[in-house]
Amino acid sequence: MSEENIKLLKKAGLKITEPRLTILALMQNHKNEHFSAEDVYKILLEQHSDIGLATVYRVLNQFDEANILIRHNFEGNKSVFELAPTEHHDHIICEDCGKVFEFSDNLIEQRQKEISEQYGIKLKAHSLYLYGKCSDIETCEEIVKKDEK
Amino acid sequence: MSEENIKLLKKAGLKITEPRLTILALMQNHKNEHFSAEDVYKILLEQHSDIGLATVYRVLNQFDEANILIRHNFEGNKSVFELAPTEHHDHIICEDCGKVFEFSDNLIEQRQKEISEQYGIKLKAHSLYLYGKCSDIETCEEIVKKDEK
DNA sequence: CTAATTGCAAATAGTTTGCATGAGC
DNA sequence: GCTCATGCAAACTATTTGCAATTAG
Repeated sequence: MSEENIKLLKKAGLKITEPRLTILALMQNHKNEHFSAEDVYKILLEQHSDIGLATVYRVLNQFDEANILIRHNFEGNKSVFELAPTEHHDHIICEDCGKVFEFSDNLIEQRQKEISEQYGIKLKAHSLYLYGKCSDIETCEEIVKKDEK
Repeated sequence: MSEENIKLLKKAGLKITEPRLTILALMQNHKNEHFSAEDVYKILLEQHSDIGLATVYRVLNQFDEANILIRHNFEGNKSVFELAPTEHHDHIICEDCGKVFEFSDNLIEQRQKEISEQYGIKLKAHSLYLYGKCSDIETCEEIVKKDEK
């Protein structure tokens, strides 16, 4: 596992350092979660790591550049990162509690291709975000509570 | 025209003030453009307006709340706003020539609603961008030329 | 050994807020 | 007249950067 990660970093032209390996492993252990730099920093603190916040930012940016992570800008003012998925997926975000679901829908994917062709464009990529509000207010609030503790 | 805008503000429960009317008109005069708060402030400065930056932020936020404007978070760290389009549409962008087509597809819209429901979220909005390359190279280049002149 | 990396603190960018003054209704 | 709105400066949040010390290759 760690061998794999060392290869990954080398391929990205990055030196093998403890902060980079630690943060990479952290993101891999939270595959479908979205973490801000601050989130990552807090987890590191809990693990009694002495990696500084500035390094977290630097490493996350490098990983984004290297396509190891994907950066999202869901909520206005801060970026969140997730491990780059091997399979493409889109996102549904609750505007109230910030909960994020991931989904992938063949029907939509297919239709996108058709539409692109109609406009004479060969589709290369897309970004789709659905924004809404949890219908179940209890679930919605539960998650807010989780965030606060 | 200004009558219309006064109605718009009243409907949003906002008092009719000069900063709000000015900023509203400004956004209407730049229908498909995306402005950050700073952009708006700079334009106001050029017009020798004495509206403060804090007011620009407050007004843009109020207009966003009132659905007069739409807020986007394309680029990581700042929000940009555009006049809310009367009809929803999505975008196809050619990565080579920058040409943008607007489209709206009922099948995709419908499917998005279904997916959201599956995840227990009431869909409020979405953003969909298709990125690709013009299949017809001539068209693609023509437009580049057009843009450059 | 040399250049890249790190931690810390200071700097910056974008945005929000407290407060006294001024304007809408 | 009473409340809401504004301008200014100060506060805040997310992020970046300068620099000296440290480490990977």
